[in-house]
Amino acid sequence: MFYAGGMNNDVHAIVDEQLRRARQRYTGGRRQLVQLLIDAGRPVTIPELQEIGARQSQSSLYRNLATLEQCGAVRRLASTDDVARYELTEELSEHHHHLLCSSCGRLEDVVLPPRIERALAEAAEEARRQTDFDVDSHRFELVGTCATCN
Amino acid sequence: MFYAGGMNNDVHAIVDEQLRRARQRYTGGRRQLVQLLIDAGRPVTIPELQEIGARQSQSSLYRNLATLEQCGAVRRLASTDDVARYELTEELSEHHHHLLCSSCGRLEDVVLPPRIERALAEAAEEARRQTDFDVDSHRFELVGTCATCN
DNA sequence: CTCCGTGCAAACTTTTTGCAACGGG
DNA sequence: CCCGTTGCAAAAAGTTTGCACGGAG
Repeated sequence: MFYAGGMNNDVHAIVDEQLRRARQRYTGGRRQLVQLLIDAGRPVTIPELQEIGARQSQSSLYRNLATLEQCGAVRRLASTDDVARYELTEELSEHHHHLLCSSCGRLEDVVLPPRIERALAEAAEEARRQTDFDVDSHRFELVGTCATCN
Repeated sequence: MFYAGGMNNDVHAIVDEQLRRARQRYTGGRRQLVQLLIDAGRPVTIPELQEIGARQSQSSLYRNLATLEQCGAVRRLASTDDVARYELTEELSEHHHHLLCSSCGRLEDVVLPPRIERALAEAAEEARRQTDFDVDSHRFELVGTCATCN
């Protein structure tokens, strides 16, 4: 099965290219970070990255994630707890939205059927007309309680 | 024109009742805070509250906002910068969504027409079926660039 | 040889907390 | 009086930065 940018084998090649464009290197640490983000399948925190085996100092984690964010490979998210979470950009993953646990701040990915995505896009278009913001994307979040906090 | 809970005159009375239920007092500082949130008309940060005339110490701002959050009068939001923003809950304001400036983290309120709200509710219902999260609400955010950052 | 990337420790920002004083009911 | 509330200062939590070393090109 194919979907744009979703095949793990390709992800590293794309990130390599993205970094190259920004005149930066795809080091071992950065590669491992990208692999951990692929494996996680949801936005993860710095402590979580350390738990699942990131073998680099905390400052390198911050710096590498910032670098990957600047080159367009990673997106940084703020949740309800004040711990940043990181995920691959949609260029490297599948278009998705998030479930947010209002108790612990955990985020999970959710993929919606095309019919719903069309409705959301339509809603965004309507909303854009009502504002002087220069709107370029939208986010849809489901807020609730995760399995752990339940 | 009437809409549930939206009349400023009533807001203070409702907050008073909410605090009373939580066995806490509606002090002058808290009342001023609620009035500032009404006037702001969008989620504001602690520094912004100080700029617009909140006359209490920073620690009291944090504590009073936490108290108001616990009793259901205020909602705390995380944005892209790592500064918390506060707004009145929808019980005290109008149902709305947010515009998010990806450059500075500023949030603005936006009210969508009922037709769009129905589509969003439908999308949320569909999404809820796809997860083990106990979903109880949804958020729709328009991401873009605000007038100042433009 | 030259930089970029790294680890460590210190600095910085935002938020929380301890403590003593204040004040309304 | 009693106990919730406040201000101040210190502490805590998360993130960023300075610096010196090491390794890749």
